[in-house]
Amino acid sequence: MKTLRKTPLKLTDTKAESCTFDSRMEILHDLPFFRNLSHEEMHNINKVFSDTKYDLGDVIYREGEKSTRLCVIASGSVKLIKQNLDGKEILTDILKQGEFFGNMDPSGETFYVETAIAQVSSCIMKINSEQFRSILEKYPTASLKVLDIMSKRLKESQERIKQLSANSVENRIAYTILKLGEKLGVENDLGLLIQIPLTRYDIAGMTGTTPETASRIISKFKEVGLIKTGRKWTVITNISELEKKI
Amino acid sequence: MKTLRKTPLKLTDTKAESCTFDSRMEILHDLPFFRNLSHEEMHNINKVFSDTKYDLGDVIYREGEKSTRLCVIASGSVKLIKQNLDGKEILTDILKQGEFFGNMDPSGETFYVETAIAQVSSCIMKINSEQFRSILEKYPTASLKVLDIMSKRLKESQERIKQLSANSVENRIAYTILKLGEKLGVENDLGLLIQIPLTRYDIAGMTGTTPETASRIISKFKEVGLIKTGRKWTVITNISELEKKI
DNA sequence: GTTCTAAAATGATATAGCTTAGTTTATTAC
DNA sequence: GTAATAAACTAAGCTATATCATTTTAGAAC
Repeated sequence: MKTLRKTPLKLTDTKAESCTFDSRMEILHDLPFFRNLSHEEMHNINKVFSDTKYDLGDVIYREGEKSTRLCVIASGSVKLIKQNLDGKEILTDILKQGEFFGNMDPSGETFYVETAIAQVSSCIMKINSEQFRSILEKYPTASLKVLDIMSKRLKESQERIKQLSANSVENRIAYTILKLGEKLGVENDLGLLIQIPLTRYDIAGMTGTTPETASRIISKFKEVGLIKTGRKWTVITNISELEKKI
Repeated sequence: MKTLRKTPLKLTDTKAESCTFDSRMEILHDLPFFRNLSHEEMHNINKVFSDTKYDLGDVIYREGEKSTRLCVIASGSVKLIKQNLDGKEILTDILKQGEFFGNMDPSGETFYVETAIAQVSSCIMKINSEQFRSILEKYPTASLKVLDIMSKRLKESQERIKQLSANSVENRIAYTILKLGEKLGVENDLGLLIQIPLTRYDIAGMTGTTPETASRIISKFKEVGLIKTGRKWTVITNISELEKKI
């Protein structure tokens, strides 16, 4: 194997960033559902949010706990996982700065349907369901936006079902890497760099296979020059060829 | 095999029912998102809906077409399917009277992500996206309800991903039959009767397997007395034991 | 009732991907 | 720099499920 060994590529230092009121303001302002609000309204909404710092691996909430809040990533990244009866982990989603998760449906008593874990040191802003609900009631366009996002997520989720029901593991892994590239990738001289700690375990959990099989297929992709990987990074070197694998 | 042969069980006659203004009114009134509106408001909303009759197998809309309307089942039942590149069909959902489908997200230009087919003769009420949007803007609680339903569907969809990623075909088929029973089942003297034309093909499409494998597993369930089936019906005779198969 | 036909069941064989176990490598801590 | 260690990789047998081919059956039409 003639993989280029030394490609650490400026690894993100996992120092937790603080959430200043101003940085929070900026994040909130970029959230789709608050985009059309005035500065003053935003300021009031900001005050309703609290924030918490989490280190790598910290659990933000656990599947099955009573779901009381909507969370927004002010900095860092978060992975959502579900656990099977026999302990197998399914990675539902990987979220980055500005994305939200947790309890999005503000009516009635519900429970978290997945576990949220900080994938790097992260700062998470939170708002409780009632407060979120009252914001939505106050700003009807905001709830249309939320609807919009939910429907997008539903689509993605159904796309994944389609993948799982009808495609081979190779297809699914190619698709998953491409999706991650699309979402988290940064262009650099080698290609599209995905710079998160993404273990074979994670990939197996996202594609419904075992780490071994994931590993094998990724090795194959590496051999034919589609991607390059190290411990905490992946580069897609040939997007168009990888797309043909779907 | 000593299956009880003659169990036609009052098959639904597939004659299309008409949608009178009054019956529509009743259906609309039961929709979660309009539940709290006054009679007069409901009356106005009803006037915005149009309706169309479909026979068994008729296509209501096709995946990829521009999505312009929200549909509500006034009578009958509808199945939603997606097609894979190699022609394999994924059955996304089976909907019954009072449920809605189509374009739920009222912002911008979108395309239907699945094909909707009448599973029996059905009457479908439709409203276009702009009209739906304006109703949602007018009644903020309505959009919270829509949000509620979307989030429920998202959960179901994620549950299915979990199933597909980590469980055996047997698990998945047991789960699917139970879910269908929950949703469409009617108690009768034999057990919980699911009275829709549900082919092995459909079940395979819902569980990500082949019709042959689905058939084999269903035969096994029949042998051990968990279910009984005929061409257009299924009865769950032993729910608790079937649940153990998940 | 008898006949007809699409759906379902079954059988035989092939294979993708899982499992288990052991080896190698990249990154971190020293 | 070197050592320690968790992640990644590899190999080989095994099993669940797919595939292809054929028979049987339920329900509809006559």
